[in-house]
Amino acid sequence: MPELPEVETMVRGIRDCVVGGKITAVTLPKCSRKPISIIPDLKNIQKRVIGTTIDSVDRRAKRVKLTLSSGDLFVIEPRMTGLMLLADAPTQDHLRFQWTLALKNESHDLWFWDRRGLGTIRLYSAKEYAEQLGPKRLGPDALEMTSKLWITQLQKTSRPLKVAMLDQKLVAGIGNLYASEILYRAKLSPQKPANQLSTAECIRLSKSTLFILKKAIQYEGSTLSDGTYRNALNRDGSYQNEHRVYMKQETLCSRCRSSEIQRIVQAQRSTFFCPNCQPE
DNA sequence: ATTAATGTTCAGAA
DNA sequence: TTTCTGAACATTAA
Repeated sequence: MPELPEVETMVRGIRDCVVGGKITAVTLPKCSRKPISIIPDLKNIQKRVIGTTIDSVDRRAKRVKLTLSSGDLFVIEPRMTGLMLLADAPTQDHLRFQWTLALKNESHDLWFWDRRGLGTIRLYSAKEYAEQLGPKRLGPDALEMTSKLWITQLQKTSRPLKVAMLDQKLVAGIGNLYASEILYRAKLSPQKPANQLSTAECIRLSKSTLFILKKAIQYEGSTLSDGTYRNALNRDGSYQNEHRVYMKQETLCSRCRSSEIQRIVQAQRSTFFCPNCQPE
């Protein structure tokens, strides 16, 4: 489940082999699965991008963004199981999209691989990009959040804090796994109404968010037991070894050693927390 | 063999 | 307006 750290790892992993590359082909690899959502269709994409150069590779919340010399932008949304790869796909049958690039007289291939096929690829004009991924649709990036901004954003809703953290309009980039890890570090109850946090609590949330996300980027993200998330070279991340609560239900809390980690369901998603360290 | 669970986003309903 | 529900899809574990 690529969240901010996993997408950041993808971007860093492909950047050096992609920036400056001239697109010589875009193709759909052989794949017997139901096709993923690609807009516009392949023919139109080819018409617009072949011959252009990739000027930059960035992350926008949980999406990968390729900016082209024409001003158009590819936006790749991995959703659950999508990966950006330079080599070594986990399986051939789930390759969904291929960019062929010419860089320094060499040919490179960049792939989008997606087991479940919920991912999407969009080619936007600059104007469309601003409309689709602008501040109206996506809140500030989680790495840009200050405690002041947290206070402002959390005032907007009375939903439980953990549910609010997953709302990409409030803060962009946090997903189910890191929300639990951040709240554990901040010693905050996932169930507390978002607009009832004190200033001190917002400061803790702010610090923990940066700490956890930066650490997870250092460790190249979390590869779970299903092995789905991999970096650009099809290697495991290692942040899964640092998880303190995610999927740790019924194990002793590593901080207080007096309570077991609990799993509850909020908005149909699993939440993990220590009831002793994170009281209501 | 069937079913539940997994997690992100969006459309549409409450 | 705000919040909630279900669907998209593939795979694994029970």
